[in-house]
Amino acid sequence: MNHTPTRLLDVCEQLLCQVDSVDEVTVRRLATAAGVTPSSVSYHFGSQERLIVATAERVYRRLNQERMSLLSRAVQRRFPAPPELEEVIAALVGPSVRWSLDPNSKYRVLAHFNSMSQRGKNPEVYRAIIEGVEHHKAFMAYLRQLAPWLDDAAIGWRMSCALGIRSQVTRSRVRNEVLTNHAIDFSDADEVIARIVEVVAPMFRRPS
Amino acid sequence: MNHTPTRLLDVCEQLLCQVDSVDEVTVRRLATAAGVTPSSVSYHFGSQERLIVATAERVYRRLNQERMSLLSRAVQRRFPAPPELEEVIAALVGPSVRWSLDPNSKYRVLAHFNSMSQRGKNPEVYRAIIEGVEHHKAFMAYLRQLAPWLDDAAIGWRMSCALGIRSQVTRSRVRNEVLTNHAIDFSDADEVIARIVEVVAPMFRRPS
DNA sequence: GACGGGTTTCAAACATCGTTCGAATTCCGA
DNA sequence: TCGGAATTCGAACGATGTTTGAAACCCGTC
Repeated sequence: MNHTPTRLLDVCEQLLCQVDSVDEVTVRRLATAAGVTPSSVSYHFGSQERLIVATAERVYRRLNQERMSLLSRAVQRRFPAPPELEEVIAALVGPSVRWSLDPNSKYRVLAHFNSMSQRGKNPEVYRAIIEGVEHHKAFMAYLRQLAPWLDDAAIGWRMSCALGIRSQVTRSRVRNEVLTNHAIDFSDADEVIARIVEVVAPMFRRPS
Repeated sequence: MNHTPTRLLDVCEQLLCQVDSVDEVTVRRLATAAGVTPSSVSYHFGSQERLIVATAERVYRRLNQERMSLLSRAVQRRFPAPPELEEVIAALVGPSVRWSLDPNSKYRVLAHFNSMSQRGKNPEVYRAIIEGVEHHKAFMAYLRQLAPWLDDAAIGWRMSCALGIRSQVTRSRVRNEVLTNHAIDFSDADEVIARIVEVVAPMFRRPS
C-alpha cells in the first residue's frame, strides 16, 4: 500500500514547493523524507532527474486540465456561437498566471522543472513534456475559427507570443515591476491576465 | 601581463560557449584550461558562480551596446522627426534574436546565465544584472514619444511583452516549430524579427 | 505449510563536485 | 636587499548522484 514510487513522487512534489532552488532537493533529503534510502530513487526512476521530471509531469497534467476546463466553459457559454476571443486567451494563459501567484499551488514544481530543462543536461528526458502540445491544438481549433483570415502558422505564432508574454510574467516579476515603475501590481492575477488579454487579443483581430 | 582574473574570464566565456549544460563548466576544467589551480577561482571571484556571473556581465554589456547602437542609428535616420516604430522594436529585440541564432556569437553565455539565475540559488548575485534596466529607459523615451496616448506603465508593460516574445523565440525554438507545424523558419533571424515586429508594433499604435 | 525465484530495500563505496586552509612562492615598494 | 602583501598551490573536507552486491521481502507453486 502507498508503495515507494508514489510516495517518492508525493514527497518530491512537496519538497519542490518548499524549496527556493532545485539544488536543495537532494536525493538524500528525498529519501529521508520518504523513509527510504537514496538508492531507491535510482532504482525506481533511473535517476533523481527523472523523478523530478515525473513529478512535474503530474503537476503539468493538472494545469492543462484546468486550461481545458476553462476553454470548454468558454465554449459552452456561447455555443453554438464561437466563444469569446478574450475568454479563450484567458483560458490559455490564466492558469499559469494564477498558479504562479498562489502560494498554495504547486506552480513551483513547474518553475523548477523549467529551470532544469533549460540547463540542457539530458534533453531527451524533457522532450516529451516540452514538445507536448496536444492540448494546444484544442486552442488552435477555436482560434482558427475566430480568425479565419490567419493561416495555421500565424495562429501558432501568436499562441507562442501569448505564452511568451505569460512566461515573462511568471518568471520575471521583479523585472517587470521595475520596467513599469511599480505602477502595475504584478501580484494581482486578475489584473495581469486582463493586461495580457489586452495586448494579445488584437493579434487575432482582423486588421483594419 | 594577462593576469589570472582576466584569463579566467576569457576561458570561462569560451567554455560556456562550447558546452551544452552549465554543469559541464566545472571549476577544475576552468582551472586546467587557464593553467591555474581550482582554488584560484574562489580566490579571485569568491566562487565559481560569481565568475560565471562576471563573465555573463561582460557579454551582456556587449549585447546592450549593440542594442543602443541600433537604436541611435534608427533615431539618426529620421532626426529630428521621431524614429520609425518598427526600427525601435527591432533594435530592442533584434540583437538577442540574431545572437541566439549565430553559432559564432557569445549568446550561449547569456543563455546559461539565465538558466542559472532562475535556479534561484543566490538571488543577490544576479540582482545587479536582472534589475539593470537603465538601457531600457532609452527605449522608453522614444516609445513614449511615438505613443503619447500611453502612460508609462503601459509603455513599460508593452516592452515587457516584447521581451517576453523575444525570450520565447530564443528559448523554446523547437516548441515554436511544433506549434507552427514547421511553417515558420525559426532559424532565420530576419524573418523572426519581422514576425516579432509585426505583432508588437500594433501594441503601440493608436486604437481605432 | 515450506520452498524458491523475482522484486524490492539497504548499507557501503565510488567518482566528482565547489570550497577551504595553511604553507610555499612570487611580487613589489621601501 | 629586505620584508610584508598578494598570489598560487596542493591537499583535504563535506556533500552530491549513482552503482553494487548482499540482505530482506513478497507471493505463487509444489
